[in-house]
Amino acid sequence: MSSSSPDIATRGAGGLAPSAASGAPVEADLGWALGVVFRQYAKAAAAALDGLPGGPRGYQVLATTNAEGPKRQLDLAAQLGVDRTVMTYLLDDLEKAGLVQRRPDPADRRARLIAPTDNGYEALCDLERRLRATEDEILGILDESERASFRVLLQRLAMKANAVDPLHNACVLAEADDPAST
Amino acid sequence: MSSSSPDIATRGAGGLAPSAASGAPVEADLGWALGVVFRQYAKAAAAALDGLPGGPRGYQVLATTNAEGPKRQLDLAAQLGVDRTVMTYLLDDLEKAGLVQRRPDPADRRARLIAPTDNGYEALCDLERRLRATEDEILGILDESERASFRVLLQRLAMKANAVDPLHNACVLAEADDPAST
DNA sequence: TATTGTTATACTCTATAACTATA
DNA sequence: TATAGTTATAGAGTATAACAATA
Repeated sequence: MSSSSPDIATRGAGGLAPSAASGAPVEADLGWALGVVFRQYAKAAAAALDGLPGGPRGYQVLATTNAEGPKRQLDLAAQLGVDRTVMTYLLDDLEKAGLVQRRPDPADRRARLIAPTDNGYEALCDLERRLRATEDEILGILDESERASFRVLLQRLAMKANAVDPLHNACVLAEADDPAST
Repeated sequence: MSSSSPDIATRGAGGLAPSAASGAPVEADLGWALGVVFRQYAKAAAAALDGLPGGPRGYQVLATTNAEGPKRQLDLAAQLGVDRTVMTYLLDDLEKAGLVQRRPDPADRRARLIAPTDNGYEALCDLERRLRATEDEILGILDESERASFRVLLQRLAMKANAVDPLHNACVLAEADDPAST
């Protein structure tokens, strides 16, 4: 037993066929590639968002409240897929930085409506510019048509994934009733 | 990213989502799609690897040592992009589960060579089957030629990303000397 | 009694440093 | 002195539970 590993004759294995017990390297794996690209993007995005309280999440709060209007903390937390307690800390930091404000909800005195301040809006515009640059950097080696193809395919996969597990949503607003879940 | 497995599963810090100051639609955001698909895969993979010590990382250890032969802990850690201390804990669990074994390196009495046991090899075969099913599930809505295109494009992006930041590597064997980093 | 938001606590993962045994 | 591996400790991030105010 021990020396297990069988002959490692065949390697290479194009981009498909993840198999490994047969000797194929890990990088032929979809998961591996997905992880590498994702982490690369996450790292670049974090750098582009440096200084923003909460990093990527801070951006999400700014972008969402700006695009969809003032939102209650709980709804915002649900949309972003984070716990409400996390949202409290996140908003504390963003508010301290003068990027968002908490206003009382006229319809429910328990709730607070979150909205970006003028400074928050300006910061958002700048952040979006940086993020677009980050995307171009990631897709750098692909030519125009390839980028388009990749975006379309990825988009379709994302829409599908989102439909299966509507957790990290950003547009599902109305359909509040959704029995299917984890 | 994360339940029982960090690496791939990590939540938070990930893909951004909404966009808006300029009015661009959410679906056009690369980060959002990347994050959704990645997390979907991570979640499915974690489920497929349920019970395996270390989750995705445990799988990587098994796959890599099986495909490339016995490796020293430090080299393995560098390839997988994890700290050597993490590797110690990970191998402790995998060894306890009887999936890998630590053998003394004849060439250096300080080092230990990691290799999968027969049980580890069998487990790997089963895990790969499950991961392939997971991939098919993720790519479900794409037809054959689309899947091929997506894999190829993603692979190219991953190779590029890996070249820029050779951290989570899995194939760089010969060019062991690579001081360049962050 | 249920819900919004806050706070306090515990748990997980990771990062740093110190230690041993070899080189 | 430097390196392979181990161990211990501290930190960030997250989840859980309890609390006050309101519905």
